[in-house]
Amino acid sequence: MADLLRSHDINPTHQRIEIAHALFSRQEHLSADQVMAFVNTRHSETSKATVYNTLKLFVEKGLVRELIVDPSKVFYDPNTHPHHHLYEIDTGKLSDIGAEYMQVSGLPPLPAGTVIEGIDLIVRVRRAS
Amino acid sequence: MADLLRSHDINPTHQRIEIAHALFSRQEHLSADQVMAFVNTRHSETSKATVYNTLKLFVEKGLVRELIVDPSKVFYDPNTHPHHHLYEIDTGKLSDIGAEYMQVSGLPPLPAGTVIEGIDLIVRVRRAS
DNA sequence: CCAGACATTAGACAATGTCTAAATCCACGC
DNA sequence: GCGTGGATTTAGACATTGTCTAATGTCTGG
Ligand SMILES: [Mn+2]
Ligand SMILES: [Mn+2]
Ligand SMILES: [Zn+2]
Ligand SMILES: [Zn+2]
Repeated sequence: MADLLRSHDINPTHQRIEIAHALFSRQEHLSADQVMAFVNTRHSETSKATVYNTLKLFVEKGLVRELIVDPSKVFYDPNTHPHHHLYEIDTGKLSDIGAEYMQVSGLPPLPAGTVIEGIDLIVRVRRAS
Repeated sequence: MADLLRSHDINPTHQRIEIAHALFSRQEHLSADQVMAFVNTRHSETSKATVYNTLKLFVEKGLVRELIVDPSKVFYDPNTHPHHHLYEIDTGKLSDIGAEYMQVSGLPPLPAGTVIEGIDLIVRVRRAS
C-alpha cells in the first residue's frame, strides 16, 4: 500500500495508508463519511479534516476518481480505468458498468483554452413502479 | 405559462408561475438559489421552502430535468429534450451539448425490477494549464 | 539536537437542502 | 356572503456535507 502511494507521488503516512486501505481493499465506491467510519472502526485515529484532505489529495494525484452522482455526497472510486456507472436512485447503490457495455462517440467543440478532465456516463435507474 | 403548467398536471399558482418563468424565460441551467434570487428580485414573494418544493414538483411532473454535476448544488434544466452537458470545473459554467455531437450506444444489464430513469453524459473540462 | 517543512487536528463555520406546524388561499356547496 | 376542507405557502429550526484556520505534532537532513 505504501508503494502504491509512493508510485503516485504521495508521502505514505499512517493516515493515508489507512484511507487507501479502506478504498482499495474493498474496491467499492465510498463516500467521505463511509471512509471516515471504516478508518475509525477499531479506535478513533483519523480526523474528519484529514479524511477530506486526503481524499482530495488522492484525486489530484490520480489515485482515485471522484464521482458526482448523488446530490448529497461525493463518492470516491478506487477504479481509475475507463468505465461507467449505474446509480439506483431509490437505494443509493452505485455500481460499475464495464466499458464494453456502453460506448460514447463524438466530442463537442470545447470552449477555447480548456481541456477535457473526464467524461462521465451515468445510468440512473429506479424501482419499476 | 399557466397553460404549460396545466399541461403537465400542475396547478398554476402565482409562485409556481413565477418559478417556471424564471427557468423558461432564460432557458438556462439554474440552481435553487438562483431561482430564489430571480423570483424575489423585485420584492420578496416566494419562500425558500416553496422554491424547493416547486422545483421537486416540476421534476416529478417532467417539466424540468435535474442535473447532478456540481458537488455542491443541483441544477435545473428547462430543456427536457435529449441532450448532454459540458461542465467547466473552474468556473462552474454549465452548457448544453446537442445530441448530434455525441452518441451513447449500448445498454448494461439492469438490476432486476428496475427501469431507466435517465442517462446522463457529462463532459468535464478545465482550464488548460 | 535543531530548524523547517510537512501533516494532522478540533472545532467553528458555510452552504445546501429538509422538515414541521401554523397560516393562508381558494373552490365549492349552501 | 359564509363556512368547510383540501391544497399551498411559510418561517425558521434542523440535518448533513464539506471547508477553513490556527495550533499542534511529526519527521528529516544537517
Ligand atoms: Mn490502525
Ligand atoms: Mn410578481
Ligand atoms: Zn466505478
Ligand atoms: Zn441542458
